[in-house]
Formats: sequence, C-alpha cells, structure tokens
Amino acid sequence: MRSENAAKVRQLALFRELHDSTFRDLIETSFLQRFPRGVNLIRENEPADFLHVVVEGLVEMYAATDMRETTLEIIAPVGIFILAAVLNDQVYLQSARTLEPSTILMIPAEKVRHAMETDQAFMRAIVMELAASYRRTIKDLKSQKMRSGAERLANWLLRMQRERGRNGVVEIPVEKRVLASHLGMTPENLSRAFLTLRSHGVKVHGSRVEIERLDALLVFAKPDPLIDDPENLFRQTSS
Amino acid sequence: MRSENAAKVRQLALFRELHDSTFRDLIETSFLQRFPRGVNLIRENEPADFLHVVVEGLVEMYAATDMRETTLEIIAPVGIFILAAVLNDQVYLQSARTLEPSTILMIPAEKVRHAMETDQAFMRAIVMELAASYRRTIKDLKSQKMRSGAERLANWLLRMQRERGRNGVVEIPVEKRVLASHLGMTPENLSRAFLTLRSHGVKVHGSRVEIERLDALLVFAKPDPLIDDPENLFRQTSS
DNA sequence: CGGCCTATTGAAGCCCCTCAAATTTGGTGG
DNA sequence: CCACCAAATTTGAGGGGCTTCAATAGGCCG
Repeated sequence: MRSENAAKVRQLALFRELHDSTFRDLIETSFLQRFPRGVNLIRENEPADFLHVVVEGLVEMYAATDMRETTLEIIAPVGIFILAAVLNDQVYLQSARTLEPSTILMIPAEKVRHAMETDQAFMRAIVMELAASYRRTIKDLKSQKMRSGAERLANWLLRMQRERGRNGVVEIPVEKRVLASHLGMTPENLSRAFLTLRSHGVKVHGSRVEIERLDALLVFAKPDPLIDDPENLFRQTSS
Repeated sequence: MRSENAAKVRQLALFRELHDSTFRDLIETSFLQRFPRGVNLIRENEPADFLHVVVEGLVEMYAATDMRETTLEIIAPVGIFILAAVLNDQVYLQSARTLEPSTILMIPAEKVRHAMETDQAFMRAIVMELAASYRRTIKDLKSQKMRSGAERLANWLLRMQRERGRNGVVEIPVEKRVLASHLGMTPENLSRAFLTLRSHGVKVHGSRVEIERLDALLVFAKPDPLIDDPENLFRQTSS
C-alpha cells in the first residue's frame, strides 16, 4: 500500500490510537484494491470476511428484497463499513456497490477480531465507532418515521449546505435516484419534493442546488439536532 | 438490591463475563428504583447520567418533535437502554417512559465508563451489545423503508408467535396505540391493518390475536431473516 | 359510578407510489 | 472530440396507502 494511503487510513478515529504494531499487523495482510464504478463489493446474507475501508471513491450500502431496494448509507473517503457484522462473525445485513471508481482496503475479519483482543486502544475505538453508528442509525430511523419526504430532503440540503456548501450552492454528489432511495422515496417523488421546495427558496439545475432563501428553507425544514447530524450526510469516520 | 435481582442482572450478556469485583463496583453505587406506570425516566436531549436496566416491568423508548411522536423500541426485562449515549458522554436521542409499574436499575455513567476501561471482558461485552443494537436498528430501518404497514404488522405477529405464541395465539403486551407507533403507523391504521390481515388468516379480539392459518400469513408477510430478528420484538439482552 | 383514555369505524384528503412517455444527461466507442 | 445509445430525470395521470378529523363504543381507574 502506498504510504499516502496508509497515512489516510491511519488517521481514522478507528485506527488513530492503535499501537504501531497492531496497525502494521492489520495492514500487512490486507488488500488494497481498485474497482470500477458499479461493482458489487459485498452482498447481503453472505458471511462477513473483511472489514472494508473506502480510501477513494464512493460506496452505496443498500438492501433489496424481491421487489424493493433501498439505500441505507453512502460512504465517502475515508470511511469504513460492516464493522458490526465483522465483529460478531455474522452475515452482512447490507449489500455494497461502488458509485464511482473506488479504492477499497479490505482487512480480514479474523485480523480485526484478533487486533481487538490484543490492543485495548483498538477495542475502545471500536466501541466509539459502534456507538456512533448506532446513534446515526437511530437518527435515520427518526427522520424516516417522523418526517415527510420533502422535509427529509430539506434537512439533507441544509446539512449539505453546512458541510460542503459554497455561497448557498450545494452540489449533489450522487445520482438523484440514489439520493431518492437514501431519503426513502422514489426518483419521481424526489423531483416533486424539489418542486415543493421551490416555494421555500430552493432552485435546482441538474445536480446543482441553489439555496436562495436560507431562512425560508429553515422554517420549512425545522432542523433538529437530535435528528440531523453532520455525520448523517455521508459516512466518514475520519477527520 | 435483593440478591434475586442482582442475579438476574448478572445473567445479562453484558455483565455475565465480568470480574466479580467489576460487577460489585458497578452495582454498589447504583440505584434500584420502583416506578409506577407512565413515568418519564429520561428525556431526550438531556445528558446521559445513568445506564438503565429494566429489571421488571416494561419501558417505551420514544422520540417527539413539536407535532409528532414515535416509539423506537420497547424494552422488557431484563434489558438495558441508552448504552451508546452513556459511553460517549452525550445527550440522549430518545426519551423513556414506563408502560407498566417497573423496577429500574440505574448505574452511574461514570462507573460504566470506568469499568469498561478496567475490565476487558466488560468492554468486549459492550462491543457485542453495541454491534447487536446497531444491527437491530438497521433491521428496523429496512422494515420501515421497504414494507407497508400491514406487512410490518404481519411480520411482527409472526415473530411474536415464534417467541411467545401458544397454539397460534398471541397476546399483545402493550396498548395498541403503542404498538402502532412502534410499527410506524397511526392507531387508526393499525385497526385497518388488522382488518387487512383477516383475509390472511388472522383474527383479533382485544389484545388477543389468533393466527388461524399460519401458511396464509407467511405468504402475505414474506418474512426475511435479514429484517426479522427475534431480538426485534422487545429488547432483552439476557438469556 | 363517573370520567377519561383507548379502540374502532367512517369520511375526506393528502402524500407517495406506479405506470407511461417525453426529455435530458452521461458514458462509450469510434 | 464527437455521435450515439442507454440510462437517468422529469412530467403527467391515476390510484392506493396512510393520515387526519370526527363520532361512537368500550374499558380502566380513581
């Protein structure tokens, strides 16, 4: 692995406090692999063999039944996924596919469990990571159960604006149908939700969203710190 | 605390593998308190001061905004709640109220964090508990996003039947409006969902539900092991 | 026994989904 | 770099699921 990438991974909260030897052990037997866009990295219901780290690119976590499919999370660099399944040696609850050409670090599950047992700092980091993941998911669940589609979109835009906005302009970094699925609605309904938001100070041109009247959007969205978390945009464990 | 209760708590997966001294430390400074029905134990947005253990009774975890309220979880003996908030020293994301007269053990957050640092077996148990909580919540989220109200009810009944059913009879252990909120619908809609299920082999008399044709209900519900978990009924960490 | 809360049923309407078709976008290969 | 093709997005129409409001019946607690 190139030292530039190793440094990025090392910076993750999950790995930052590890002993050097633990980190080396983890990295040594891992694979760093580059995937094109649209590749299935894992499939739900399969045993969890690797902990995955998104080093570059963008990954969609989703679940599917016969007829329906829904996006549960979108993971940006540098973020990890399926830690929980790895720890319990269980099957994945979610599938993952690349939304962009991506570089993924795959750490054998066995190694992760072993490192957890030998390095208490690592176990502590895992506790914090899992606690954060749990809270993030609870927030998603609250959003899903208590808000309308347009409200979920409005608050997503506000979080986007705060984290990555420039002069009230937000760039949607994924296909709209993916955003729709993430927000729990159909693509058609996302279009209509944007129409609804037009009367609350929002204009859309393609993937470029302009928030013209922030105050008006805030009134409509009624953001709630117990639901809207900066971390709920894209999962990034780092910084 | 009476030894009968102490034994119950000790049996929890979260506490089972602890050193005796760690367990004693945790219990020593804790409060065992009895509450009548309908009491608010914690309120969202307040700092997490105690880890709570439901020793007897029934507790509803819920969240509320100006206009809406939703039940996120129902916790039966012996189960714990708000572990994640305690660990990060953050505010609660959920409120809790007793649905029945309940006995609650309250362990100071400070003690939990300290015990985690000194007893590795405890930290490992916390990791497993959090991983399980995370996966349970992901399942809830999938259920919410991919299923209709009647399907959620049908699968809830099937899980109930498997865990607590007797001869195809399931007793609903909470008010129907609480069940409705837990399943993500209004009380009116729950009534109608039961009507829908009548044509799939389900009969209701008050809180007593009779599953007359299990095969028919299964066809309608299409249960999925990646969504329907025995643990998703009521949260019980024990056994 | 009275009063309040819960549960059910009906009516009306909104939100969201499905289906369909037109239009735009973006990726691919020449 | 351009043209083409497939896919994504938008818009319209129709319908179903769910909510809201309202009224009634039933049950529990003080």
